[in-house]
Amino acid sequence: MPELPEVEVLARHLAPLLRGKTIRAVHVLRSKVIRPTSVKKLEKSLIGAKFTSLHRRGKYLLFELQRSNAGQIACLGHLGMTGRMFLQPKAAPLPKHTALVLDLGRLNFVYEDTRYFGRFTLDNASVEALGPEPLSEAFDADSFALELKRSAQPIKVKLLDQGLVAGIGNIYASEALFRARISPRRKARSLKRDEVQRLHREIRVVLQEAIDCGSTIPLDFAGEASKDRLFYFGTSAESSQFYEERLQVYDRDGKPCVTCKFAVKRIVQAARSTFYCPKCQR
DNA sequence: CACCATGTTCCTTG
DNA sequence: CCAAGGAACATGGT
Repeated sequence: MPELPEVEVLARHLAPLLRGKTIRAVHVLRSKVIRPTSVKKLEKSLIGAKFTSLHRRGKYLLFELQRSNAGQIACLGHLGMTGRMFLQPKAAPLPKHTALVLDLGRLNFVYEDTRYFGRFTLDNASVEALGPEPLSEAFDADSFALELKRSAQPIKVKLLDQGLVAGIGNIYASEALFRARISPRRKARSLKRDEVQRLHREIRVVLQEAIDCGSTIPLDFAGEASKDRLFYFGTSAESSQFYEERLQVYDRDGKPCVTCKFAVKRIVQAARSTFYCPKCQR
């Protein structure tokens, strides 16, 4: 469930559930996801620590914990393509691809990830390379324009660069460009001032709308029912219908453009699918 | 069997 | 040194 809005909704959901809880034990079932941190170091750092806060930065989750004597510590989470994080009763069976479990006493914090592309680590290097938060003042149209001027990549590909602006993924890159009426094939440096301004605005609008949408869904992350409630995840009729209404071009290859009825086109850029309306987006 | 999938990182090439 | 391109990672769905 991994773009900025999904991670934001998850962070808001988990923050109050984790606050004040103390980690009794750490179980690493897939050491790959904690690299470069070692199992020993993670255990030593986390056992006995208490969750104090949880924030999102780009697509990352930043867990802050207080250790009884040793002061504060920060932990970084990332969902990769297929990761989920939730709380469940200690007695509940763990999902097949559970990568890490934090024993919180009565409850377990579970991180499961089918493809194991995600992370749960003490290493925060990747967060420091992130560009501005798109929904904050730090993301301003002028600096955005300057950055785009330095790139010869197609604008769609450039939007996926987390150093340009943090949190946009493959779905919202297509959606923002559609709303801004800009072709994903344009070179980043070729965008005119007003196009950059439209794109800057639509990035913020589409992400904020998605957060608002996700925030209204009754969330149940734990157990079996959790899997398919959110966003693009899930193929249950209820959730996919809910989601499809919000996506205007993504995954609509051959279907009529919601604005002009022309067929939406799928192309491949940097080995990823891009969807756009050739008529509306120039 | 083929191709597709919400992401990042590492290695190579120019 | 830097930007850009492509493969790799791992599993499951269609």
